Amino acid sequence: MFPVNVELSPHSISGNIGLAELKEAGNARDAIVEAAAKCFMHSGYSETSIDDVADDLGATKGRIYHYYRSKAELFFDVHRHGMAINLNAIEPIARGEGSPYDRLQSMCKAHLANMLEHIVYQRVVLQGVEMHLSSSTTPKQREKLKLLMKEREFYEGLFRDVLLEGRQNNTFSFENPSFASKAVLAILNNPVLWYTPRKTQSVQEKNQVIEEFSAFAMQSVNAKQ
Amino acid sequence: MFPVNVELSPHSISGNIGLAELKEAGNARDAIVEAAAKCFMHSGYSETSIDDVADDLGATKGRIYHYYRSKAELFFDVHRHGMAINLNAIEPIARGEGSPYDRLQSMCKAHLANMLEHIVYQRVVLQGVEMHLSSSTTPKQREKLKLLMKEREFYEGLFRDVLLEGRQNNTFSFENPSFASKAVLAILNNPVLWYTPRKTQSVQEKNQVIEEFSAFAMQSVNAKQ
DNA sequence: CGGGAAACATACTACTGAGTATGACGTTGT
DNA sequence: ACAACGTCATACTCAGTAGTATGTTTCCCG
Repeated sequence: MFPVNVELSPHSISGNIGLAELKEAGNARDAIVEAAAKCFMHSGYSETSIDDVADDLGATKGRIYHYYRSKAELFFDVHRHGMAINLNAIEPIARGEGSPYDRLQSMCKAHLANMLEHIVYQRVVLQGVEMHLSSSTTPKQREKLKLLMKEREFYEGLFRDVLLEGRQNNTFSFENPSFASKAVLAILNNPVLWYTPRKTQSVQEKNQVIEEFSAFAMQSVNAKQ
Repeated sequence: MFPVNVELSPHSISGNIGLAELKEAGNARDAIVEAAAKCFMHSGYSETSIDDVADDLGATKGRIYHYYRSKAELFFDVHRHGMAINLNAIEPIARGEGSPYDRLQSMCKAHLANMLEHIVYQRVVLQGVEMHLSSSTTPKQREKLKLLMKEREFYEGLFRDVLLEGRQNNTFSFENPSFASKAVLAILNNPVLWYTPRKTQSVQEKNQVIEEFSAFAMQSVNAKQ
């Protein structure tokens, strides 16, 4: 991650260093997404104004509307960002080698690690679920929201598949696979609702949360090695 | 328990407020609360206007502002309503007779039954949590929000106490009691995010959800009879 | 029966905030 | 050197909505 906090000061001196970096990776958008994530996490979607995000950037509306057509699109992009983080971490594990037990455990721990590390994005993802429940926004944007939920369901499917595979070995036991994956993710997502990173002992704390909540998740489906 | 007591409203004595409120306090407020709950669930807090609630009532703003000083207070009342439903159902069980195992299981099933039955209110309660994360509203109303969270924590404490009691017998096993109660409630609350009541087989469906998710919750803390 | 208070409806105000139109500034290509 | 484009800032518009001020009806109580 790049904590690039571009101070304003539109002097374009220094030849190309700053600008080159900005342009190359499309970092202008990324900076916006990051600021938006921070604001959305802090104040929620509706309570966050575009001006708030702009302030956080040290810029104005113009900058944001130059890259995003609407507030909703910005939110969607933040959401996608968060989901991408999760998918990149979990999908390789889910499709990798190892027993269902080992894989599920790895997935749980990786997911929890993501929650605690990228909590800013993850809370936005949760807000996406809230938004889904609400009958939100315009008719056309509901399509995009549907797509985000598809992603989410795909992600849940990764867990469901491992669970199903493990049920064959009697590694796990449950009735409804869909319910089981929902229960597991409910536990794994819970920490984002209350966890706030502290400077001191941050690592210890995190490990404790990861260990315990992955244990809860595994036990909830009656995992046996 | 400490039923928080909101100062406006011409009634509301200091004692226990449970069902008495429903009867005595007149249907006017209750009708408003119910309509508000419906709207808040459907569109979320910020997306719901007072006029929306009024429309649902077949009335106008005047009616609502006659009983509630602000939109936030209305929300708080809906939240309290939801919490009261839960407390009335669970507290007797938590403080009642029986083994920790039996009590926790009863609590889980009762909580789930409440979720599915009063889903309108329960989703609003969840929004309350979201609001808590956000730095919301005016400085004075944050106090009330704090009180709601106190209620919520009290509720969580009921689960925590039973869990602690059961850990002594090796009925349950976990490290951090606070984490354990959060994990259990995370599972129990999950169905409100996706459950939508259907007319047909509604009873069958509900029972299935209740049975499975209470099982997940019990297993998550390694419950053994 | 009349006066007053509760229970609303109606008609405002005031303000926030999303989205736009346009201009300013720099960069790049030729 | 100039034209064209990308990248923003500034200054607007305008719709939605929380809250208020005031009128109107109904009901109760002496």
